[in-house]
Amino acid sequence: MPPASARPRPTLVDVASAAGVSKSLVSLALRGDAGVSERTRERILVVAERVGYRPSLTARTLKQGRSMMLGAVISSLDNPYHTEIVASVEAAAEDSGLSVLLAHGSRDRGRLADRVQQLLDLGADGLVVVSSWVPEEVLVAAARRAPVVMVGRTAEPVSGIDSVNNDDEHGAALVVEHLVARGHRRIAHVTSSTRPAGIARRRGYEAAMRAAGLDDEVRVVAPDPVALGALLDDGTSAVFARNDVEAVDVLDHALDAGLRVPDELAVVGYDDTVLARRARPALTTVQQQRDVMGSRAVALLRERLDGRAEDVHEVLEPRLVVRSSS
Amino acid sequence: MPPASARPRPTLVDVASAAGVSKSLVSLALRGDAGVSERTRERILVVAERVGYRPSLTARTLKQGRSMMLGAVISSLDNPYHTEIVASVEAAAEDSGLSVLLAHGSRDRGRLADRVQQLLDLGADGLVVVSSWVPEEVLVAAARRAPVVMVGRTAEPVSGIDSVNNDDEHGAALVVEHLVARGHRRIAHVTSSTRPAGIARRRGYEAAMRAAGLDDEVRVVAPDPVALGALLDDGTSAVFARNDVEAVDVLDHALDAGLRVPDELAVVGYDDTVLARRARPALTTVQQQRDVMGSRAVALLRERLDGRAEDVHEVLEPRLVVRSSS
DNA sequence: CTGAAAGCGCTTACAG
DNA sequence: CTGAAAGCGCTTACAG
Repeated sequence: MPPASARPRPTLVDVASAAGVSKSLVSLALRGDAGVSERTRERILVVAERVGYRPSLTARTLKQGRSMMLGAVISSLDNPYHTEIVASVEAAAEDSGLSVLLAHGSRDRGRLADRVQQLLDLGADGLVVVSSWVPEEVLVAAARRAPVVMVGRTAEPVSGIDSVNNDDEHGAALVVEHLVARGHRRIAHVTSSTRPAGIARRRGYEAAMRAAGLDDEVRVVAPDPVALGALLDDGTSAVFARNDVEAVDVLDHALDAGLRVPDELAVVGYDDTVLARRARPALTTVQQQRDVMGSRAVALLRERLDGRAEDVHEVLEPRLVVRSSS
Repeated sequence: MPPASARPRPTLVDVASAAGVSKSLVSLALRGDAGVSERTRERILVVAERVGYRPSLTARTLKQGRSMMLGAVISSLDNPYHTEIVASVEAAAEDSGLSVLLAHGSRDRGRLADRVQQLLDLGADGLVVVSSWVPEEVLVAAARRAPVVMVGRTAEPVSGIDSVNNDDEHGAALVVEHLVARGHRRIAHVTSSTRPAGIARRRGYEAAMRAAGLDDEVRVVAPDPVALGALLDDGTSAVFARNDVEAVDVLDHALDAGLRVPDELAVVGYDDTVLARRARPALTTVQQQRDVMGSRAVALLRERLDGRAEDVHEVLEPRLVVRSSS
């Protein structure tokens, strides 16, 4: 006896012959077409249920030329910022009757490029890219096959590709203004990033420091133990880290050094991931409008599918979330 | 002008006519069939490349009756234990020339069931389920369509479904033995779980305590502040938490209470996720053989696809990883 | 070494 | 209200 899994799945034809009708009628009935009598539809539904019929998405996709699936690409699974954005993309897609295929690249550019191709080969109708690591030529090639939208300041604008970002410069300014209002002057920026978002946040930090008349206090360091040690010895009273992950590093370092947070050192992050809520003390951070980002990304894709040709770049305003670390 | 994305993708026929041959020949050439002359293949490859041809996986899947894709289902994206297993499944699948479609259920049983269906509807050749939340009837129904393997003690054995687990009882015993060897007697177990793995770990804890003659010290509490507070007041010198997440909760609680870890309280987790390595102090924990779990899961699926009918349940031995928290 | 033909499981005009 | 037919883009015997 062949294994259960080898049993061929029932098709439309099976349902049709079991119900004594043509397969077209079954198709129409299953999809709720108006031209099928209520009694016939009922009968067909019952038979389909009985034989365990499930439509083949593969066949449907081939026939229709569209899959009703969106692909989502993230750099890696272990970045909560990215997975939380994916959740919002999924929610928005579901509202539009679309499903989402998730792919990740384990932080590897080549793998990321492969995943983009694979999603497209699979028939994804559009792509949400939440990673600044996908090579630009891959994005350009992808956009020739299906609409692509970049989410979260993932790279400089690429012609033909929409984007939805948060205003990193403004977010950084919110942090500096908050710390200045709390009386801090020696405010350092911790960053290891050479990615677009990191660069923008750094730029925002520097501009805000200048705007506050603190040109001389501008200090940018990497999140390594030596640099952090020097920083703490230096009289720095507040640290703005480029994201929550690095803010937690600073937090750990400060606590190890015996500093009390926020009394002796204020620490602020960016992204408002679960890390910020879980940190001890809970982290002041900058919140991006993640839900809006997901729904705008899906909306932009749908507009492209409906024929829009001009590029659209949306920028959302971030919001400061004050917790116990500052 | 229609948007770039509306441009129809080139098909085999396009390549064939551009190369002046039949589409069968193009198919054979692209797949490296031996019966195609080297010169012809070369020429066809060049043309395919030039017109930007990419084979439609949808069409291929429909024709072949198999997709060369495996589906992986996890409860949620924010559990590092699950995502790390997925990574090992992906690596193993890649070695077998298979790709992996990832789906998650946001901890929702209904959603999880939907995702299982969707992966199957999409044509997944087999399913790796890394979640104990998928309803059994859904698993049974899925197994009629394609082979399913459960990874990580996700539920009691289901007939027709293979599994690969780690020996949770033994892992728990390793922890107790380690703590006893360190001189601890009052060793409590912290758990909130009613899932199979949690239950097995608790059972292992209790058995090991008895084996060590510590019947009277057996104490099982939930990871909430009140219970933990009572525990610490109680003279408990060591805590074995059912997983790393809850161990970190204990760690935070102990540090908040001013206890030094491990001197005044030893803490041990389970799973050896990234949380354990990142914790302060770094967490002693139990490591499952994740890489082996992934490759065994894929191997079991392939055996089923090749016709194996009997169920196989594999149990792997865990290993204690001693760090600074004990 | 190469081509014509059938068919995977659907959907969708087109007839009746 | 229902059925016969064509076709989505592939792969695979079957001829030659």
